[in-house]
Amino acid sequence: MEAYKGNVEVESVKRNTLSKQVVERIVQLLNSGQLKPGDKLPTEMELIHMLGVSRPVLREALSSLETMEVITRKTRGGTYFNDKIGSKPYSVMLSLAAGNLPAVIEARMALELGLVTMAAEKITDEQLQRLKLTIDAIANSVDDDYGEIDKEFHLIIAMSANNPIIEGMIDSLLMMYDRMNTQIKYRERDVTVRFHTAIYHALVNRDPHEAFTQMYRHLSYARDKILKSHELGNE
Amino acid sequence: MEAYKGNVEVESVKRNTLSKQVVERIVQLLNSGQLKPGDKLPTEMELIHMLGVSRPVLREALSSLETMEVITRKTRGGTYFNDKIGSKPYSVMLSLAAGNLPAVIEARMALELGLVTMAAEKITDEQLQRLKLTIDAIANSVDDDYGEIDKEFHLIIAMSANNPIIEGMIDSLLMMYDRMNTQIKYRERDVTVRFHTAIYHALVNRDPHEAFTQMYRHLSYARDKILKSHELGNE
DNA sequence: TGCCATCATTTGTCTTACAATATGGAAAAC
DNA sequence: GTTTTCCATATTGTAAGACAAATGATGGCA
Repeated sequence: MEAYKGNVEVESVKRNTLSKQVVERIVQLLNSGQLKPGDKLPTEMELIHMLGVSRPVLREALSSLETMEVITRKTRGGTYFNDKIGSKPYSVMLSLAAGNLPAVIEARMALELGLVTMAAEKITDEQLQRLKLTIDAIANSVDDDYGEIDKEFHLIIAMSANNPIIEGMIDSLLMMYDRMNTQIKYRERDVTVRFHTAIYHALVNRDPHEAFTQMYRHLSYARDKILKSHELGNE
Repeated sequence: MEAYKGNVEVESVKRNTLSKQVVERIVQLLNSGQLKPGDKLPTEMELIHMLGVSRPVLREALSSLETMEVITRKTRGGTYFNDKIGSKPYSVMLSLAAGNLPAVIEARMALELGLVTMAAEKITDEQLQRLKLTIDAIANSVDDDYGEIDKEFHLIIAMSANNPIIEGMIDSLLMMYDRMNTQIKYRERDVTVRFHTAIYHALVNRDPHEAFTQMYRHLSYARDKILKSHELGNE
């Protein structure tokens, strides 16, 4: 019998399903360095015996890992750890934030601000050239339906930071972003071109501070515009 | 018979396991707005009939979603969509990047640069106060083992951006970061305190640019130091 | 030697069964 | 009438076994 404590520590009940434990164990193979990305995992039967669980349990675990794009399974071919982090899992998780436009916008903003800074350090001449092309394309577009090219501009910058961890994040975020943003269609071509050009020049000069500053201007402007129109739409 | 096309579109072989399709369908409930975070899902039996799949298949799908912390299942209680995005899935995915220290460092850097900018717009006085405490704690620490407090400083800033989407990311990244960084122990207290103080003052003034600039200084410095020592360790 | 068919291995799916657990309601006690 | 206790039951958790599908490997045949 234990003395009553005013602050009952409810000791977060670990909901320890077997399959979750199995996931942990398999991930541990990576973290401990026993296996590396690209390596082949034991077959299901072997894992069953190694871990002492039934096949459904193991398969639930493997299925989870596959959905998170940590492993890839091929019938007859076996199971392998993937080489790079995927982007779909982010999309799935982001679904919980669908409907929370401000959060999506700010997340995108935060990520891009960091990415453009890193990009200024690492962007290649070829990527700069592609950036220039998107700017010209927007400037010369006849209608105001340049949403895809706009996204392309931002994606090039994100990818030029060349970081496998963040690529998936920004990809999903941009996707979610303009899925929520499709209704808002009044674009301002001249403004966009000016912002993009300024960012482009900063990147040409490999100037992280300037790149950040210009991107901050651009995204703040866009954010405020969208949020205002969003609030209006809600009342 | 189709004419040969120079560019063979190999049409990304959709590895369409049933459970993956089920995951898509359930996520669609969120994206289409039919259900919202916090809502209860149909029971397994109902889903089985609705989707026309067997129970193991459905359970593999639900297990995946649970591992991604999109849903929570309680025995006898049913299945619910979670309210916020979790952080464990990020940790699991990051395992693929274990061993890639530079990528982890840069990802962290990119994320924090964006976050400190947003934080400058939104940080509360209470959070500023807690920041100050960590700085004092480091300044007054007797040994050089202030790693936890250091992390606390950065976590407070990250959380003050107050964005549910990014919180999980930065949390996992910082965790992975200092799991890989435990071996490197020579810290420079004075330098750390100077950097942190500068960032703190920028935040007090709610100056996004200055906050970014100081954080960029801080993280660049730390990155270069770690990477140099890391390269040395590898040869 | 090279092509093709067959085989065997591995993952994919289904059925059935039983265990564990917590909820909600019924029954009992106050 | 209200509260507590307890149990039936619905729901998720685990297991075993069987068959289907796909594909890499092997060996036979031309």
